[in-house]
Amino acid sequence: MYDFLTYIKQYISLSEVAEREIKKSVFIEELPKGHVLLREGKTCERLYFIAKGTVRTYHYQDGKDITYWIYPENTVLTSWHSYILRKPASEYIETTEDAVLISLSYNQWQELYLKYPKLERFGRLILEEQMALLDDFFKGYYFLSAKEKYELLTTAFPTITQRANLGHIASMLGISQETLSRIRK
Amino acid sequence: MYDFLTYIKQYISLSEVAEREIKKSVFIEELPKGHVLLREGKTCERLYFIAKGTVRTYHYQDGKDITYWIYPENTVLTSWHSYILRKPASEYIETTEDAVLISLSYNQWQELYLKYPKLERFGRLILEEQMALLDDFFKGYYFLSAKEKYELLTTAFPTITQRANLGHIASMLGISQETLSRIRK
DNA sequence: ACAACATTTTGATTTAGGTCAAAATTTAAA
DNA sequence: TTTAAATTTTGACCTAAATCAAAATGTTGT
Repeated sequence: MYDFLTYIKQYISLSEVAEREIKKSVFIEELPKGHVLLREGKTCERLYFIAKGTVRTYHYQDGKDITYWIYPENTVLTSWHSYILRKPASEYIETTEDAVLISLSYNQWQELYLKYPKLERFGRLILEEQMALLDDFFKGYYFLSAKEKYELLTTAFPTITQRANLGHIASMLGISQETLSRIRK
Repeated sequence: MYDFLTYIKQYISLSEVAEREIKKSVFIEELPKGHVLLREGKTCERLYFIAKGTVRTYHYQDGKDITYWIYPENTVLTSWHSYILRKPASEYIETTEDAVLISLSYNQWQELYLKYPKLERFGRLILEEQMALLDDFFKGYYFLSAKEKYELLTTAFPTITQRANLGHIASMLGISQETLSRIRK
């Protein structure tokens, strides 16, 4: 809980009332590894903050499990497309380690935005951060060799390559598990 | 000009004063095809709205010109990484048709955000929209065949495949121009 | 400590799409 | 218009990485 407030305060200052209301609204859950938070076809109702553990988003393509991204501690995650546009998700979200997640629902955020307009700024800033990361990471990504892709991930997000398993990392990078294993040798 | 105000009003309502200030601050430029708006190494100072024409972001990789994205009319664009983090860009931005661009600087936006906090909401919403688009488009993208990639782009962004040239589209999709030409046959 | 399962590695083979080169077409400019 | 420049197409060849298959590790629960 305190982690999440600290996280928010990195971006904006919080009034006493706002802080109290967030504390009251927040949902904290302790989950075992492998717990599925969102399934394909369901609309993602929550914006999660990872206080502990790692979480993965993935989907099935031709029967194969394809990782979309792996999120470490102290980051926020949701199925952006589904959460923002209020549409059924095409992806799954699951914990990849025992985890503690702190979350608020979409509706709670809308209410908070109206009640404490300062929070709009927080909303904007975390999106800016995500966008800056994505934007940078994927620039020219396809024209890298499998090895360069792996090296880029290791440089930009070392936590991921350290903690996630080979198959997950490989599909996230868009390469086969066998190739990644050979690269790592 | 009016296009841009209309665009903003799709997301939030504007007070008289705010509207007047935006009108006063805005920079409108009419540019010929091929005009370079941002170069690698320079920090991107502006958030652009495309009132007319198309604009392309690209960078050089092993001496080759790689398109990152192509933006049509009535969209906003900037080098997100550079603009947000205030760091030198790794990319170029250029007009790919004769264009009319409406823009405000980073600093002007910061001032506007402070003066008219309602605009924070606009900032958040356009980022949400961008994020939802990106998020959806790139999901499982690497595991598509060259043909499927092209079809996805055609479905999601028909304007791009209609108006941009082959080489630009190919590098944007991460495939060679020759392959794209064969796909299109 | 063992069984059952999940993950990673290694080897052999195949293939989609890249590269190189040159011709054909389209567009622009003088 | 005619020429020059840019863009797209076509052809022949090649390579990085996918696929298939099986062995070798590692991890988990009982």
